[in-house]
Amino acid sequence: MSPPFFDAGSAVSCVLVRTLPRPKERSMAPNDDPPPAGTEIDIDALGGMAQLLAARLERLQAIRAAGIDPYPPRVERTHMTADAVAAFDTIEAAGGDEGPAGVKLCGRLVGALRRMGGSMFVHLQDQSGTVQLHLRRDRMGEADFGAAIDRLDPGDFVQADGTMFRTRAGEVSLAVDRVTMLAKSLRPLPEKWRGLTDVETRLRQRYLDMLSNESVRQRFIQRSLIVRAMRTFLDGRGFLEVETPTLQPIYGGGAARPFETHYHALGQTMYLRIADELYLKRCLVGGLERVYEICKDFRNEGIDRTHMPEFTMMECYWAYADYNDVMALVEEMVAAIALAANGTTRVTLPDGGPEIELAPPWRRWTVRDAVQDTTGIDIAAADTLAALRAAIAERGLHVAPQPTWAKTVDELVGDYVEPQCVQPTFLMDHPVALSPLAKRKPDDPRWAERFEPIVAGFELGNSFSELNDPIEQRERFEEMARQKAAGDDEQPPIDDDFIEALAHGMPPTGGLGIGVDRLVMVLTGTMNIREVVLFPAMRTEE
RNA sequence: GCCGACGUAGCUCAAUGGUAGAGCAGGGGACUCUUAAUCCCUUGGUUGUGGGUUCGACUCCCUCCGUCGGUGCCA
Repeated sequence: MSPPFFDAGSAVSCVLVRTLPRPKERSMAPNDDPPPAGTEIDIDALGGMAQLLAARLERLQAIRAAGIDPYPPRVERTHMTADAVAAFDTIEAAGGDEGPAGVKLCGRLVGALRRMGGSMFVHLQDQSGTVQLHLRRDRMGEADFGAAIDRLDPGDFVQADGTMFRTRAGEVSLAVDRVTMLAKSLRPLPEKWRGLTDVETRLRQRYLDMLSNESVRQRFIQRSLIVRAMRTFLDGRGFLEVETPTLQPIYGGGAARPFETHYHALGQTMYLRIADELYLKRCLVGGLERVYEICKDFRNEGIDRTHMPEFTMMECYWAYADYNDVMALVEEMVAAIALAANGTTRVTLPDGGPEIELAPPWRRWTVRDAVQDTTGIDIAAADTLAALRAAIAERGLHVAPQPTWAKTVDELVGDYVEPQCVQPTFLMDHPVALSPLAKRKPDDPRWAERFEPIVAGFELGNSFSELNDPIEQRERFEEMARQKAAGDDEQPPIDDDFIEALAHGMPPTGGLGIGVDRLVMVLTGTMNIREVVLFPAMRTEE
């Protein structure tokens, strides 16, 4: 780290001087005490980060000394870089070789300042892309050109005014008449060629990752397009976006350990939501027929390639629909989002991964068939824990021992079925014991009307024909409470208030939860969830 | 939680027990079509932290911190 007095601010009050030739000894040893205002700091005697900062501070002071505000409040911009290039292309196609004139671009200087005597090339980056700037002494005039050369650093935000043209090397560029400093950058940017690769720095300082790695910035733009397309799709289907509490007195709607916090005004412990399900269903009781919410859920559990304790969930509830309707909705929604965000329903996974086709229809595979197909076990026949364990042993399968038949089925699904679901699949009709909020199938009460959309081997979400029988719901909750008492600390407490809501009557409803981060992973071909989250949680550095 | 790897200049990386280096960035100079510009000169280090072994530690050992990978957990 740099000496503290160079952490922008205090050093500005010091006088930067140069004393070439340099003295042998360092005149400013690193020191915790900032120097008093007016202290002379010999730039040529500094090393490391302090040297890099001092060089930029010196230029900042030169700008101020010339009476120019290095952080002006207003700018003028006529074009994004991409639009300026397009405008030139149009003129060129019509036979012109220059223009438009009067272009004013705003953005950050990136890459090297390539100076050759009386001219300089440098690229300016804005959100739409980059354009090369060409500064020439004979075009700008001695004074302005000299000032630009003396004051600019890579990383500075500037406004560049001029005329578009094509260089002899063939690059569409801006012949600059004037450069205005918009925001002086005081710290060096990551290396221009290889960019920033250190994973820890990329995550802790994502802004550096985004500004130096184009594909990262594009991925987060893509994420925004995906979420917007999801809203557009749901809005178009008549769903109403609502907001439910993040801080809840009783967490529910899933099986997970919650984050706890204290709500001072109410003087009680609250939990960060693990799902919004139970509140959204209350909305249906209240007469809203199609609702959705896109929000952060929090589950106090492990982090890996597909799990983040703080993640984004889309849940929607559709009155008078069932899980078959919701399956159709998911197929159409994901394909529509892919088209809107990517322009295609095909996605190629990285590292030689498969190409995935997201267009409907998706495979429908019952849990019973899936387990039968992948392991040869018929879970409808092996319908007790002992029988299922025997069938597993008989086939020599290695499955982590589970306390119940249902959890053993779940284990089989995770180990043998999900890896087979690379192309989009609706894994459906789960054991009722794994689905406490789902309706039973009318023709076979062992299974629930539930499905999980699975793509690239991992769950994108979860859906069911929502259980709206308050008496059965209470029984299911009580069964969960027994499991909790038996040591399953992921089971939520009974939510009596929710049961009371159901008891007033909730229409038949199809419900859905989609892990937005995972959908973004699939649609951007990203195999690690932290790469689709802007600022993933990191342990505080000491 | 467990196992393994990693942490060196602003960035990307070398240096396997014997004086911590390179490229880029930075500083000075030359250069009016470059784009990893080029050429000459050049500054820059508490090797993550704390301890230990040794005549001598970036290197070997231990502690701690952080990150990654695997694994466990995660409707």
